[in-house]
Amino acid sequence: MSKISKKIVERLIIYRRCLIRSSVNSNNTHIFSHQLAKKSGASSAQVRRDIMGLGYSGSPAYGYEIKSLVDSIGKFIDPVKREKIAIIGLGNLGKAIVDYFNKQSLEMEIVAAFDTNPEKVNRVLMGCKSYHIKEMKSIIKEYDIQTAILCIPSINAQEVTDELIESGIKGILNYAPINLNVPLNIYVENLDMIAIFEKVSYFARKNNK
Amino acid sequence: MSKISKKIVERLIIYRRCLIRSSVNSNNTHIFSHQLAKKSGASSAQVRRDIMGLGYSGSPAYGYEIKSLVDSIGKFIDPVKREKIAIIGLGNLGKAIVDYFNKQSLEMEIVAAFDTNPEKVNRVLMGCKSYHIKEMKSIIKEYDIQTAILCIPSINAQEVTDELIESGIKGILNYAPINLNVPLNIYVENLDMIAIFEKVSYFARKNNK
DNA sequence: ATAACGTTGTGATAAAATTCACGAGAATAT
DNA sequence: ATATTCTCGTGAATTTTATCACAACGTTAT
Repeated sequence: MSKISKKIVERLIIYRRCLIRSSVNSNNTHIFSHQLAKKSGASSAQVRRDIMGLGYSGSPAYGYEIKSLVDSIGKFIDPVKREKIAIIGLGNLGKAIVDYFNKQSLEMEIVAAFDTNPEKVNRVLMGCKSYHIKEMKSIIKEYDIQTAILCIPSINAQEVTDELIESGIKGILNYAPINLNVPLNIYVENLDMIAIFEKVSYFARKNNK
Repeated sequence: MSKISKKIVERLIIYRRCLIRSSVNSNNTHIFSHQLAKKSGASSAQVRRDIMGLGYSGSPAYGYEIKSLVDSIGKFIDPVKREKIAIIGLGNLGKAIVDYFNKQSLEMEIVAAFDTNPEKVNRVLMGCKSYHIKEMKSIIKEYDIQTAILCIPSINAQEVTDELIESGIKGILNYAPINLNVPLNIYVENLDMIAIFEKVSYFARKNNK
């Protein structure tokens, strides 16, 4: 299979969101690259290139058939079975993320949460049970969880990451503002909300000069 | 001034975080590019190039002086005065973001929150007062707020964005999973947590084949 | 002194991402 | 029928981003 870069994967995921929304909101069955471009914020050439990478083909007359394109993207992106996710850290942000994810998402679910605070364990929030972090390794193995959301203070992040990897986790979405050291076969995505906001602030000032 | 791209700005922000942490945790006054690279996840050549773009110079003998480099980055990135931020939407995620931002950040503060739910207005959370959204325009103008965090359902996002722009907002951090249509002089950064997680999930599976 | 070392700053190069631009082909209008 | 008007798919060109690699230079060891 030809190489699909990180950037392309990011956009395919966005395209799918747009396509699904579009098919719900209108009764169009087809969409042109320039329309999808507008909805997704990409350029039309980019849309065509990205979709080309999937091996999917549209028709010059009608554009892309929404339903089958969604399926093609899904076949490429989605796991074979429902994604079970662990979250570590049940502070305000952690709880909000559990709520946010489990409220809307269909193909994935946060099934286990871990924290050190005794008051936060052995509860259930939006279908997600919470455990003490000392049970983390066994629960992750038991449920065969592949991905985790890390939502704890930076100071503990590397230590917990090492344990996650020992538990068999392959991908981490890291909200802690610190670079994690992991082996090459583990995928880490850093989501530093403060850093992202600082960027917004910078370009907000920069743009209107 | 030479052009500093979005990617470079992103990394400079991360470098600064690493530098500050590093100067707190150790009593080193200097750092080499390869050390900062390790801490930040960039390559050492990239670190040197990015810092070169600032016009800052290190010494081949001692590397970069941490304090003055932090200042240089700040002079480049930071607003002249403290950044006042508005947030729209006080759901679980919105509240968690207010808490998260205002707890740790020094150079910026979410000072006003807006919601349509009458139960959520006229309260104070972490120094941030909440108002009904119909007061948004006047409050944003009154406080001279330049940037906003958008944390509301997709369905309302474009409409509220238009109002934000009318109010004088120049930058938006958008948590709603939808592409916003804005004029060229407005900067929007989309932060679609579900999309980002889907990417993690994809590469977690992909990497360990 | 001076040789050996390790780093910075930066031209040059390579790689990756994006855009251009056009042939091919289907639908529609005349 | 034929011309016109769209689009898609994609090779080629361009732009952006990242890496390489090395001269210059201060430090340290001898």
